[in-house]
Amino acid sequence: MRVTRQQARENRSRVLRLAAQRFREKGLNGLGVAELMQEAGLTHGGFYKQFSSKDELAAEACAAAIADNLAAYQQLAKEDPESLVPLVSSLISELHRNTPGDGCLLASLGADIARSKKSVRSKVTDGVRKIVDCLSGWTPGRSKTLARRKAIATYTTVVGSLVVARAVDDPEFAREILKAARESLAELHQAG
Amino acid sequence: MRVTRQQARENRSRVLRLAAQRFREKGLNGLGVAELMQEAGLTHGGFYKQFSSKDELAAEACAAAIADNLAAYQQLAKEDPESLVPLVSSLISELHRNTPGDGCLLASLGADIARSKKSVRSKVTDGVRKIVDCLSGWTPGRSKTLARRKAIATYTTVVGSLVVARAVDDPEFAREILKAARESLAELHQAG
DNA sequence: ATTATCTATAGATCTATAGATAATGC
DNA sequence: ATTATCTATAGATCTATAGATAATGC
Repeated sequence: MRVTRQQARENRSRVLRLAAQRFREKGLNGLGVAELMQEAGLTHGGFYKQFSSKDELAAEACAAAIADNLAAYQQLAKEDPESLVPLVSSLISELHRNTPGDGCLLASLGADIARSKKSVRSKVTDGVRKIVDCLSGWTPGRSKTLARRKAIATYTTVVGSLVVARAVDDPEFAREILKAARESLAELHQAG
Repeated sequence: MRVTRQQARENRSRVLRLAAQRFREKGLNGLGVAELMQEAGLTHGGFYKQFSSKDELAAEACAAAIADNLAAYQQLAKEDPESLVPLVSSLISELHRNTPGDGCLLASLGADIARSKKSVRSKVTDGVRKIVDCLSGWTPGRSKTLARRKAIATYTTVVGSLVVARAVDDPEFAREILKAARESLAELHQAG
């Protein structure tokens, strides 16, 4: 039954990454510990040797998810330092709408996080700060203040357009919403 | 025990309005039938003579909430047909951030709705359509298409800025996010 | 007679813990 | 000896239903 320390560490990180995905798909209340462990190939009881509580798991999973979001943006910033527009296009897409599990944390769990404990919220706040800083540094603008404003407007529009396009039942309407948000941001980033 | 038909109708609508508020505050999973009925001054069992299931309640409560949202926008449109900017300012505010219970449905329950049944989502889709139509009609723009794009960008930025500002732990950071979103939209609506 | 509400409870589900087991790590 | 995992279960909570009650509505 017992496994090597190495194997135990790998098991923990597998559970954590799976949680980060399933939480985004099903909500913080929609995923249970038993279901998560079963999908990870372990049993329910084993969970509590790896995590002290479901809340701790949520905090770590959200931290991991938003760190992944940030890393993806930084990667794209390297590939094309010229403009945010390609990033916006990939974020405000039907693909992203239909795959919340490895997408923007705030778009899938923002409201859940707002109702969560300090341990969750403080880690997420840190992540949002880093994302805003990243986008600001990458945004051309007459001043730092203006660049930061643009960056925040971009991020909130990304989050909001995904939330609305996912809530909506009609794929055609969802597509229209995403397209409008995308084009509006493209215009914002073309203007001074 | 039994009450008049009139009283029963009033009880039902009291439960419904309370649900519309508490769902937005606590999430669709965060509010239980027993707790809701107790707060409405009734007992748990009585719920099922008024609603066939919690899902049906959720569908009706979301429909009521988004209808209220629309009515509020229409009201403001009458008061100041000139510009969307005052609406945006009142929506992207710290007050609204701190009082989700009577605020924008999509900002508080968007992700929950995306994971809900057809009965919920189709009613919400209808509401979003009407809100977009309302905002489009009210938005000056060179063409109908452009006005509609602006309206959608405005709505999604409202939703996203509330989601992010609520998720974030630090009131100062939340304030910065709201201000940036507000100013960015003000600029959008000042430009042609 | 009908029915809105109440009391009580069934049945499902969820978090967390206790104690056993079997392999690791010293 | 330690410990990662497993089995089993406690205890809380949640949706929904059954049957009783008492007032309405005909």
